[in-house]
Amino acid sequence: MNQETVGECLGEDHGHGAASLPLPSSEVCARTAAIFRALGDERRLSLLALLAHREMCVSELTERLKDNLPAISQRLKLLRAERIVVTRRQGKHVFYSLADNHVAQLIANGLAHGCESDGQ
Amino acid sequence: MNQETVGECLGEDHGHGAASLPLPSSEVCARTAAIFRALGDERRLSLLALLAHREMCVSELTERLKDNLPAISQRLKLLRAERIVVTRRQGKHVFYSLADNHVAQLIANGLAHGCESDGQ
DNA sequence: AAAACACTTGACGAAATCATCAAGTGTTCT
DNA sequence: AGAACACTTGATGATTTCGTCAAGTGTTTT
Repeated sequence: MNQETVGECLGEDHGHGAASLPLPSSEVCARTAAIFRALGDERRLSLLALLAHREMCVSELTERLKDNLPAISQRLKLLRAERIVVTRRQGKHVFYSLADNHVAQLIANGLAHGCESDGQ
Repeated sequence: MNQETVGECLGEDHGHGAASLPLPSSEVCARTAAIFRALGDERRLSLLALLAHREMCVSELTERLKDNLPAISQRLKLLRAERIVVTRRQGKHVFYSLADNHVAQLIANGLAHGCESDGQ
């Protein structure tokens, strides 16, 4: 992403009167907050950390995370509703993967920060 | 024909010899999720979008967001607890700013994604 | 010292979120 | 067609989170 895009999202004032600091539209804030909220759960994040490696079906995720399948499926449902993951059916299996590399980037950055600020 | 699919998905021994993919430690996941959770609220995010411009005291934030002061203060308290913002007292005023560039980057990236995926 | 200003905090009810489980759907195998 | 597999969904109760307001703290002004 380039700096201009970020600036527009922050609502930077490209004009010349400096008094008001514009906010992103409330739609953008709401959408962004919804994404962050979806990422803001330890178990969903573990799920996403696995999917950051490669696509996986629900059974494999269930087994790797040692949890029960409906629980995993519910979390995936929420992530799908927020368009953070996408699905692909192949035979009996449903494969999940991260929706795009922007999402992947967001998760990677978050985890990197989580690493650094851990234990402080 | 279909054995192949199952084999690729779960491995032939169905989890007793599957290669382990690295997961972040649960501490890192928990810390990261806590950060995302803190960012995952529209009003807190508006607050942070303003602080992305420059540091501000509570009164100014309150005025710009047209909300009541205790409400703003409570949100800032949560953000401070997660070390997403830091404070600096100057006379009667308490100035808030983003804790570091990494946090700023995270917010900017999130908003950029929120921009792109908005309205879809 | 007292008043005024700029916040911060504690507490409590309201609202949103989450895990769990039974029941349902879609696909493949026999 | 029926059974088995791989999920998905709806409902419900428990937990967590949030907004609100009264009361408290720290700083400056008078």
